[in-house]
Amino acid sequence: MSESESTIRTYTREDESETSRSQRESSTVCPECSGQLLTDEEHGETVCSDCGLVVEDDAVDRGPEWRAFDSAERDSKSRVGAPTTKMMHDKGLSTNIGWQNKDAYGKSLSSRQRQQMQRLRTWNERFRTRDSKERNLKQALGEIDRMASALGLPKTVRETASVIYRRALGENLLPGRSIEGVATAALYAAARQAGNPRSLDEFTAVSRVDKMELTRTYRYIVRELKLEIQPADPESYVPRFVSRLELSDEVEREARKLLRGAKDTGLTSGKSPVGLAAAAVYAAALLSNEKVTQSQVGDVADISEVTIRNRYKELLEIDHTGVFN
DNA sequence: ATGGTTTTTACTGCGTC
DNA sequence: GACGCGGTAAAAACCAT
Repeated sequence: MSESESTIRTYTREDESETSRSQRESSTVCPECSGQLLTDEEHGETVCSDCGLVVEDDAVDRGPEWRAFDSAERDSKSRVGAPTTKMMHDKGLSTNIGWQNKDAYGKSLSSRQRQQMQRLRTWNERFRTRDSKERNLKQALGEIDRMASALGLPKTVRETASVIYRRALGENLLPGRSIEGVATAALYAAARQAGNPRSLDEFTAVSRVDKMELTRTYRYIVRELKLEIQPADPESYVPRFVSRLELSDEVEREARKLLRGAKDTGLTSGKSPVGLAAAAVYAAALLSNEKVTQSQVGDVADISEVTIRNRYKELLEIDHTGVFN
């Protein structure tokens, strides 16, 4: 219910701290007006400081993080280990202690030795399961990072996602679920919690899990971890749609206004936030005399034209009959 | 599992360029 | 004739019970 975000966003936040990023060839100049580009960490956007153009840069660097200038150097820097097997959770890299109390020659062990072996087993098991969680976490965090950068989600979201994942891991929610699935669900939850949501479709585009598993896993961890996540605010989708359709700030403002009006009237409940946002953008473009087709909007929002039609009709009705803005 | 609600799919007619 | 838009009916998806 916080309606406090009444001011139009200004993209002027300076953020020079990102020096560790590999800047191999990223252009830092706006393609429109050749102004300086800035990284808006909070909203996960790269934005021009002059004209406000949002440049969505989905590029992910998949190359090695080191550089080599000759083959000798490449050999010394490349890190490749012994072949591993995927059959074991730890890829066969850990110690195994047999259960039989025999030594290497098949002779039975003395009781003193047996006790000793038992203790070793216990401790080995403890370390190994801790290791497996560590590996699990490492892999999941890698996935979270990969998806977050593909979706242009800011660092803060990745951090909350990893916190959520750690909690899921800690509460043993993983068995029976894929790492990838839980990682995706955690990131989805984090994005929504941060008020920077991406639609399920956007997630399934970059995740290896399908929509059904994602929603199922998401519901599960939300319930088990008692996460409190309010329905996504339609307004949070507006900037990205506007940007992708190359519409003006004027349209963005208008769309937000329409959505607020709709929210006051209460007729937004039960409707998909993405659909509302898409319809608002379309209606706003209409009001501002900027041309977009319903199918274009539907495309970037992953929403059918019919839904846009229905929603935007309602939105405009409210605008006429409702209170003056 | 079921029923109610919302969204999508598919199809149609109309006007315009 | 292709395109954008509006409408409709039926199917599908979603959600709470």
